[in-house]
Amino acid sequence: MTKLSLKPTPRPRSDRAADAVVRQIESMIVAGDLADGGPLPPERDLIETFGVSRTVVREAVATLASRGLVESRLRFRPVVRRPGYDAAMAAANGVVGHLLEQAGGVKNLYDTRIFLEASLVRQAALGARKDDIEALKRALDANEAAIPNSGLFYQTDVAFHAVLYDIPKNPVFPAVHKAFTGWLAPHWVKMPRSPERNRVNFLRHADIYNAIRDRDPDAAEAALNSHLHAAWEYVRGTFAAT
Amino acid sequence: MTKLSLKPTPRPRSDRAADAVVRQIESMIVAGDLADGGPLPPERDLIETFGVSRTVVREAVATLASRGLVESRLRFRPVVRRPGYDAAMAAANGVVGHLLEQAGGVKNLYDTRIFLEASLVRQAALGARKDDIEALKRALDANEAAIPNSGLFYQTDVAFHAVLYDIPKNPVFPAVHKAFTGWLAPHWVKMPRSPERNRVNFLRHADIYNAIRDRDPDAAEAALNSHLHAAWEYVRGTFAAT
DNA sequence: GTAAGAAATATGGTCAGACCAAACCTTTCA
DNA sequence: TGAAAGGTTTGGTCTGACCATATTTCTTAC
Repeated sequence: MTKLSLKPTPRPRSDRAADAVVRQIESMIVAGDLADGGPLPPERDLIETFGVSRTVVREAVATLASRGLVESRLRFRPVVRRPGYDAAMAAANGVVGHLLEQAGGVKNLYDTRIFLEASLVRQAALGARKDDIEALKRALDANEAAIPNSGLFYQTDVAFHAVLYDIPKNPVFPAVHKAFTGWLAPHWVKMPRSPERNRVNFLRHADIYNAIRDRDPDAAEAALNSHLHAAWEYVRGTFAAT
Repeated sequence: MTKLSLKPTPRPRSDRAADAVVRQIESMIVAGDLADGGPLPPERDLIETFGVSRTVVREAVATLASRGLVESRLRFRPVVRRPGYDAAMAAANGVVGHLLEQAGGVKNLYDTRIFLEASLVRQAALGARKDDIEALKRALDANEAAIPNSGLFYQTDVAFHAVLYDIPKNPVFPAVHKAFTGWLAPHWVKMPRSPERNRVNFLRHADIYNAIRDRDPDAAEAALNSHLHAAWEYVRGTFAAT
């Protein structure tokens, strides 16, 4: 006679116990049972709710955090975060940090940004709406006004480029922009700055704006490429070899 | 008299103990002390090495895994993975899964892909090297040969597009392609397929190839947009509302 | 009555030791 | 020699405890 183990097999096969908890909490978050921005229940409560040990609960919460569904500060109740495109990009922060330290890492990322942004301005020249162009103009004016103040200029610089990412009305792009600026900022801030440099950069921004307003995709793309490649020359000085 | 606690405070303030372990293991990986593809030391060994409890070690390993520096299968020793661009994209898998379930999520991702790939073919038409074009031709031929077999056709379809992402010689692009195909595949496979449809898709691929070979960026971009937008019409049928 | 300060409690972080089941290694035997 | 049997390692889970800080409650002094 074959021996069949008929034990209830508490948690038999392929899953980690934490995965089940993760799934349940996930669905509670997306269903709205756990309010966005509100605290997660205390670990001890979750133990009761799901009938597992604290070990498992803590592992589940850690997983949730790594997926961006929850934001946990040291010794504070984790905060529930409805998943968004920003969170998706932020999830890559850890690895990208290492990538940036590899030879050519920064250049790969920056080239990708140039590539993307060049396409963005081309499409903007072809299809930007009036209010997009107005928003770009406002950002440009703010950029000009900030020329004497390098710190403020950097902010308006980023804001100007951000408008470009808003034009396609696809939430993926602003998230990508946010991620890129975050990743590249450490190198960017080391770049030497001065009102004269700021003025040059402002003029490049104006070139881009004018080309978009004039519906000239080739000029827009050329202006952006010229602008960002020139900036690269200033940034590359902040590296050691290669 | 004010009471100041002068205890040595074993692990004083702001860090999780696991973070220190994470940092040390990270540097061991990038320094090559832990061979890429090899197993991580057993948890019990790491306990001794770092002088912390198993709780902390396990949390550290989980963090490493979420950052893509380590790959852990259930009940197997974690495998060390030197960080790469693929890992960076894979880190976003969890959140993107939720994004795809939101209304318009798939479309946002797919539109991003179209946008990127259109720019890719435009640039390819302008600057692809001879061997790039040859590789594209080979992928196209394989695609044609697979027309009768829908399963194989899908593979050669993906491979053809993959060549496009290789052309800029920037490792970010292949990683992005891999991520996109992974995220969109679940919907893609539900798309109805047939040799007739395959033939139409092959002809679109041929259009793209011809335009690139003929150095006609506008035609290349138009062909790709037409191809992918048409595909979208077939895919959208696999959704409920919106 | 109220606001500053003190005590009590709640909660996340860490630790220690134990048990299980599956993976891994060693030995044995046909 | 090769496959089965047994023991050992190792990841996954549990329990229960302790610490330090965050939060809440309760005094207390003005």
